[in-house]
Amino acid sequence: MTKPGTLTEVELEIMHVVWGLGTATVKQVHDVLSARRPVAYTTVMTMLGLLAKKGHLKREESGKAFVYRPAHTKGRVVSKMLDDFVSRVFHGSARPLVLALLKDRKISKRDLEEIARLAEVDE
Amino acid sequence: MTKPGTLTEVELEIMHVVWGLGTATVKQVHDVLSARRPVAYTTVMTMLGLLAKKGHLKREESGKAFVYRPAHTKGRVVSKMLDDFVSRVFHGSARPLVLALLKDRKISKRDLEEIARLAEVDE
DNA sequence: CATGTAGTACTAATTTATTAGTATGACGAA
DNA sequence: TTCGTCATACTAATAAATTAGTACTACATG
Repeated sequence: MTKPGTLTEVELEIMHVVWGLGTATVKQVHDVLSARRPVAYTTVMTMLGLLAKKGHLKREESGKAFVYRPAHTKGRVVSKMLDDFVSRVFHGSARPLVLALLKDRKISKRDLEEIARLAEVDE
Repeated sequence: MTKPGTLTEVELEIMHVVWGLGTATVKQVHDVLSARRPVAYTTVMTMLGLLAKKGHLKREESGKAFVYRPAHTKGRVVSKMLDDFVSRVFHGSARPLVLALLKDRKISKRDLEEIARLAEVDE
């Protein structure tokens, strides 16, 4: 198991699918995933079970199959991962990160201005 | 081995040390690292060797011991990791990332404005 | 010269992550 | 009722990442 809160690559991939669907069965997730790359049904099952065990998904019995739903919002999990990333890669400072995004043209001056404008409200 | 370009947690930790020192021997890295947490000398050696094999470090013989130096700048590697992170976690869009930073108070409106101002030059 | 320190190469143990197999059951349709 | 599909639990194989041991050499110094 990983340290709580952070998701590994495949775990995250699957969480994104479940967040997208809102609620999902193994079959549904498998359908989405196998459209992208070959993956066994049981592999998906294992991962969903693991994510449930780790507390990232809640599972409810519904008819024959289990239905999984996210235990936390995408925003919350993504925030946590971002936080983690900023401390690991940028020693905790977000500024150089944003500077890097700008430098690499991942974001524009205008985007930044626009985002800054959104901050007005709660300052 | 990991996919080229991206560094695992421990690899990154060690790269940060080497970037900090500019150039480093196993002993130097071990000294820095073991001040933080217990780690065997040979573990550090293995990691430096691995990073050299992966192309992240260049090693030169200098007297008795090897001297390692980064093969790429921190900026370049960090950019690559950021790029990777943005695609894995944010499906490639940097905007929601910056929004999340703002929301979580990792960065302020003023920071953003200031960074946007820096972009003037090359627009 | 014996001993400790610093170094290497090579190997291996351990842990974590990923992928998937096997055995089994329920159920609808031919 | 038999076959295929969808489902589960349990188990296991494989791969990737992390940590460290063992054996050995060179060298300074008491």
